Amino acid sequence: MRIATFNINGIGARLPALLQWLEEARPDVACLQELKAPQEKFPAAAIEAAGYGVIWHGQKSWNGVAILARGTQPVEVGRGLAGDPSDEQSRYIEAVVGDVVIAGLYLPNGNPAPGPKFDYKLSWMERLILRGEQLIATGAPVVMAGDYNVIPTDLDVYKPERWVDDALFRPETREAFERLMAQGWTDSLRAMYPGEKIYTFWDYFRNAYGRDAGIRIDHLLLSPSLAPALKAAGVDRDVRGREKPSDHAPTWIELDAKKIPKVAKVKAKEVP
DNA sequence: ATGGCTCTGTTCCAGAGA
Repeated sequence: MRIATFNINGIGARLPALLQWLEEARPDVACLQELKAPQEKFPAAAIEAAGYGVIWHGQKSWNGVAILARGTQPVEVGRGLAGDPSDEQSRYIEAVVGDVVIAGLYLPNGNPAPGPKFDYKLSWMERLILRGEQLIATGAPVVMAGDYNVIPTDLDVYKPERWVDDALFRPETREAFERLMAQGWTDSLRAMYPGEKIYTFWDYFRNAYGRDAGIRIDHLLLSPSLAPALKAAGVDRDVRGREKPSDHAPTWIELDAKKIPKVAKVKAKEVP
């Protein structure tokens, strides 16, 4: 089972790029971020024609998240994070696909920091940490995937010293991410490639992609019950080098279907 | 330290992204 996350940076401008990548990579599940499209302008018909069931949470101009599932309809669990009824930004959506719970997220950027946007980022992370705890407590196999806007370590950025004051790399941001990880999540790409330089984002400026001046901010976190199923992981870097690309590249994992726990079985065991 | 690039809205620029 192949699960991917891709910050598409505007699904209107990049639908052809998305469809081409879907056809080539054929992920079973794809989490999309930064749709930048209102709910009614999401190109559901084109995505369904490509063979994918889809749920999405749009918003005018900004943000927006979706979950695509090849050959099946994702069963929505919910959208938005609890804890702030005044939050109207579309950044979180959750669904069940097959035996796996998929949480798709677009964590706030938070720049400039300090400031209200950074405060919003940190409070959003606290709400995500609460949801993470709940998800792990269910014992279900969960993938929490998306654009985290978090550079976890020095290894994940081409020039750490230039990012120390950035909201993606500030100590408060990394500390909150570490507390999330401490719940028991596995950082898939880092688990598969310890010590290696892997980037998922290259900005549009100064030929960042050509110079490989990137950062790793798109993550697929696995719950403890799912971590043993991790078989492979990667970044479709070449997508970033195409015409009119997103500034992110698709990032993916491959799970061994035989090692994905069946929640129903777990429950059956609990009942004598 | 700044600016560099790309997109959206209803545009002849401003704001956001990271």
